[in-house]
Parts: sequence; structure tokens; C-alpha cells
Amino acid sequence: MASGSLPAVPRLVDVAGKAGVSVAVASVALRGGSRGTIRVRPQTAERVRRIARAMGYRPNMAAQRLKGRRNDVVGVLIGADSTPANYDRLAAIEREAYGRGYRLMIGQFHGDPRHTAACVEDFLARGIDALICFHNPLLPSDTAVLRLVRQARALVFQTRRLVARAGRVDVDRAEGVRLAVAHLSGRGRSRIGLLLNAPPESDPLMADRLRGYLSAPGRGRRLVWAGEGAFPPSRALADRAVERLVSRGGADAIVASNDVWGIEVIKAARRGGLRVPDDLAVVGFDNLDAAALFDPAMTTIDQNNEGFARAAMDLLLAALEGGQSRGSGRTRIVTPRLVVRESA
Amino acid sequence: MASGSLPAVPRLVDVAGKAGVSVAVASVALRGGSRGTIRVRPQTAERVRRIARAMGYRPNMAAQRLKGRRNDVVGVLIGADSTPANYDRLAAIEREAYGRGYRLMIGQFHGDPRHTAACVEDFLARGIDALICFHNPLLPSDTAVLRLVRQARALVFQTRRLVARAGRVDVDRAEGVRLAVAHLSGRGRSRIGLLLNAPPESDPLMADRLRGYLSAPGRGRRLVWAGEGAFPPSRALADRAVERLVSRGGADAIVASNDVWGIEVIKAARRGGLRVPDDLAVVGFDNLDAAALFDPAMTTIDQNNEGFARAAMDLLLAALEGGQSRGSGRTRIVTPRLVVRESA
DNA sequence: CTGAAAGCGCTTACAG
DNA sequence: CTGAAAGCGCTTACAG
Repeated sequence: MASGSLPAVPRLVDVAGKAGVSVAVASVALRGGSRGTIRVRPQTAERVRRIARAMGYRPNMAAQRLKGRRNDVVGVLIGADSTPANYDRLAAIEREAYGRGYRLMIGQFHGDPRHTAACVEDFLARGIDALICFHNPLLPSDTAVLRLVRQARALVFQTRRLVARAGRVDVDRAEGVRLAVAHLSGRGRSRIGLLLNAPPESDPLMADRLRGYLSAPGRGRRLVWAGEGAFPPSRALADRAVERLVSRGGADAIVASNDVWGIEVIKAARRGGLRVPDDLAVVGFDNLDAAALFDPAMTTIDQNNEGFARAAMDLLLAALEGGQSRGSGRTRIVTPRLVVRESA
Repeated sequence: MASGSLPAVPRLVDVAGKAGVSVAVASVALRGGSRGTIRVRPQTAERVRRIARAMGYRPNMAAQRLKGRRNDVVGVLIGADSTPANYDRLAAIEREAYGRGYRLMIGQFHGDPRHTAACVEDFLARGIDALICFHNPLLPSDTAVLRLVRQARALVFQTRRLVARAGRVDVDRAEGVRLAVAHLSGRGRSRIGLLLNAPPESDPLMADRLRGYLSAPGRGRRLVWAGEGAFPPSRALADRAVERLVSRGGADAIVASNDVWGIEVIKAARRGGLRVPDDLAVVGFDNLDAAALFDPAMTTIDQNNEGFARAAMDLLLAALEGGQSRGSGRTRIVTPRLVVRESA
């Protein structure tokens, strides 16, 4: 609209023409000294690069991909109704992927398997190199979606491996709870309760926490309360949990299955006239921003999202670079850490 | 590794062969009845589609792009050290883009303009259709980066337009503060203070809040305190703010420039023996998860990220679909809303 | 109404 | 050591 001659995006042939070399030489020159049978003399290569830069040349990635170049894109499937903890993890994965030269493409979900399938189709059509599946969007019964997912060249599942050759990254939730119990026990708490968001029989993530709790040294007598999966908890539900664990159970400390529950428990305890941490110590799980901001600042288990991201990219790159490892090599367990603040 | 014959990704020519038609007919059949001079009879088209589906055919997007197909990808530049509020907004943009058939590609920043430039280069090489720039990563002085950014076919800036033809989306921060003041005034607060994270002279986002404050009916006498931009605020700084606004200024209500400040002010007020909201009402800004979880649940201004996302995509699609509108048509101001909870 | 052919912008064997 | 040519998988004028 502004000028008469449209500038047009420069192509390799334009660069080659200006440099007085063939496109083959130009192509090789731009990507380092030599490729296959072609060997370009350093000064020529430098000249080509200089001219390319001056022209603002940028290789057309679509053309490169047609010739087999990798895309360097990782697709991520994540539930649109994900907990804040999952978004924190996603941000960590994005940073890690970026550092390794990969871009992330996000696919959000709403529970409809047909929609999920369409999203994976789109990922595949775009030529993603790898796929990370957060556990919430996929069920073993979604066979149509899983058939598509299987077509990704490299695959990592969170927590639960739904495809045989895939990698898996998980957080050692049991260890997280053990860390919390050990900390509380070390501070003289003798009646440590565990609060679960859902029954451990129906929720493997809760079962892991229970396992950690039961195996923790210094735990004292068993004291567990589990909700029915309602999340976030209502005020009445939080009151009930505190009533069971503290009023009836005599707890002087509670390890909650996540930060939102931890915060709601502190509020409920206060409504019941308890002081935190004096009368009741509370440890959360996730290390959300809200945990640090809460008053009292909440002690919690950090899931180590950086470690998770590193492990996921390690597995994906290993799979991409040929030797998709087998057996235990395909699983990485990330160790969480305790963040001590004021609530415990 | 498993079977003898590698399955190989089916191509259009394979589908056409199996259907007994030319690739041209197959190509057109797969994308609706007719294209250009080619008109495929419905039953033929249906047969081609059925065969394609049975073969698991998926068009190679790289090849399509080489022929001019759009990519349907929006790049987003966002600071890696962004506030949580920006990530909430990013999630909203992702959902909105997804609903309109676009994917998002995220580029994070660390302040190094060379790194930023490399990221935009990458976006352009990947053929993004549009670019959204959050305000933090870019400065008017980064001319090299801006030269690259300008090459995007459609552009939207947050808050501050750094490229002439770009679109701009902003939140009416002044209106947000007016809503907060009106609410407080309506609840009988007569001495309403404004707390800013940085001096309004040096930070336009703070200047907007001040403008809203000064123009709010029922505000009472002017009472403003501004920090020096340190964020998040230290305990001592929050104490000082409360000391100035409440102890010296006599405020019975404070509007804070963001939720983190709002929360820290509530904590500081309590340290000073004040009850919230009885002695002091506090309104935040951003509506982070932490605001709802805090005790007392914090009243705050929601920036309306859904509205922001819708406006940004509207502008981008308008630019992409030819008529890049001019003048005021390129700016969209989103109206925030007050979320009333317990703190005010 | 349909088919053969050109061409998008690259990379890489293959000849000189 | 360098150039001309084929081909990646599509789409779309152009001929029949």
C-alpha cells in the first residue's frame, strides 16, 4: 500500500543470486561449513551469510519441513479446568522446552473426547515432534484418542502411562507427605492427621499420599479423613474435616492433600477458635502463590516443577534421538521438597 | 521395529489412487464440494472422504503452507518474570484463540533484547499469522526487535502501541479504581486512600489508577501513597504504607494497585492491631486465585481477561481478513468489574 | 466435469 | 569443489 514495489520475502535463490553462487552452496553455507558432498570454503560461506543477513533472509520453515527438517515443537494436552498447580507446571515446561530449542503448543480440554481427538489430529497435522499428556484429559477408555496419541513420535504421560512405549514422569507424592510428617514430628507434634480430597480407594493420587503417611517415621497413631472428591471444598466441608480430625481426632497437626484444602482448613480451624500454628499446624501441597501470600504463610510441599519439566524433556529428547529407552528408563520420579513457612 | 512393512504416512496421491481419481479431485473433495474450476460430484467427494478416513490420511500442513495456506498460529510475547495476573490472561487468550481455530505459541523473555529478537525471528520463520505483545518485554528503544515485530501480518499490543499500524487492547484501569471507590463510598467509607506500587509520574499504569481515583465521585479528600516500584513489597514496606495511609492519613479504606499489595496491606493492618474490614476496608486489583483464598476473602477488581482475549482476537482477525482498520478502530478498551467479597 | 503439469522454497544425492 | 536437477506433498491455474 505504501511503496510501489512490494518488497516480497527474500528466498534462498535471491540470496544465492546476489552472492553469485548456486542455491545448493547457499543452502549449505547458511547452515555451517559443509553438508553431505558439498563443502563450502569459509570465506564464501561468510559472504553468503553476510548477504543473507543484509537481505533479511529467513529460511521458509514449511519448505524445510517438507524436506524432512524437524519441527521442534512439543504439544501439550491439558485440561481447561486444570488446577492452578498444573498451570504452574506448564509454565515450567515451557521454560525448559524453550531452553532446549523447542516451542510449546498448548491444547486445552473440556472433557469431550471428540474435541480432544480433533485437537490431537491438529497437533499431528502440524507435525509436532513430541506430546506431553497431563493426566486429567485422558482416560484409558478413550481408545480413539489414544490411537491418535500413539502416533506422536515421542510421548510422555504425567503420573499414568496410557501407551506402552511412552515415557512417564511422576512426583513422589508419598515422599512429599513423609517430608511433611517428619517436619511436624521434629517440631514436637505428636498427633498428625492426614486430610485427603478423595477416598484413596478411588483416587490413586490420594492413595500415594496415604502410603507416604503410613510409612512415615514419627507419625503416631493413624488419623485420616477423606472427602468425596468435591473441590474446591465448601466452608461446611472444611468445618467438618477439622471437626473430625481435631475436635474428635485430637490432631495437633494436619497434612492436607493440596494448598487450597490447606488454606480452607486453616480458615475452618480459626472459625473453631483454634490458633495456627500454636494449636494446630497445617502443611499444604503444591506451593501455589496463594500459599506464600496467605496469613499465616503456609508451609507446603513444592512439587518441583522444574525437575518435572527437566525429566519430561529428557525423556522426550531421548525418544526423539533414536534410542527410545525401555523399562525403567522410561520413568522419572521427581522428588518434591518441603517449603517451611509459618503455618507449621 | 514391530512389523516388516513400515506403514508410512499416507499421502494425497495414495488416497487418490485408492479412490480412482486424480490428486486434484481428491484435494478438492477433501475440502468441500468445489474449488476454482474443479467441481466434484457429491457422491465422489463422499467416497474420497471415506477412503481418506479409512486410511488415516492427514494433510501435510507443511506442504499446504508452501502453497499459501494459513498457519492459524498466534505468537505471544510475554515476560518470563511476568506477574501471575499476566499468566491468567494468557490462559484466557489461549482459550479464546482455540475457540476460533487458532493455536498459540508462547515466547518467554528474560530482558535480553538479543534473545527477544531471536524469539521473534523464530516466530516469523514458523510463519505465525499474528503476534500479541504483552507490555513488559518490549521497549520503544529496542529498535531491532521492533523491526522484526513489524513483520508480523497482524499485531496487537497490550496497553502501549509500539508499532503504528498495530492494534491495541487495554483495560480501563481508571474505571476499575472508580468502581472500587464507588463501592467503598456506598458502604459508608469516607476516607478512602489509594496505594500505588510506583510513582504515577514514572509508571503510566499507576497514573491511570490515580486518574480514576481523582475522578471518582464520593472519594473524599485526596489520600495517596506510592512505593518506589519494589515488588513484591517487603513486610517493612507494607507496614510503612499502612502507617502513612491509616495512622497518619486516617484512611478507613484502601484501594491497592494489585492483589499482592492488597493482601500485604491487610497483613500489615492486622500487625498494627486493625481489623479488616471493620477498621479498614481493602480492595485489590487483578482477582488472582490468592484473593479469593485469602482470609478475609479479598474484594478486588477483575481485569476481565475474557474480554481482553476476545478484543485481542477480534483485532487480529480483522487485520488478517484484509481490512486492517485505522484510527480508533484499532483500539479496544476492556471494562473491568468489581468482585465483592469480605475485605470491603 | 476431470487429468496432467507447474510450482510453492527448500535440501540433497548426483553429475560434472 | 561447484552446479543442475529431482523431489518433499500439496494446490491451482490450464488443457482437454
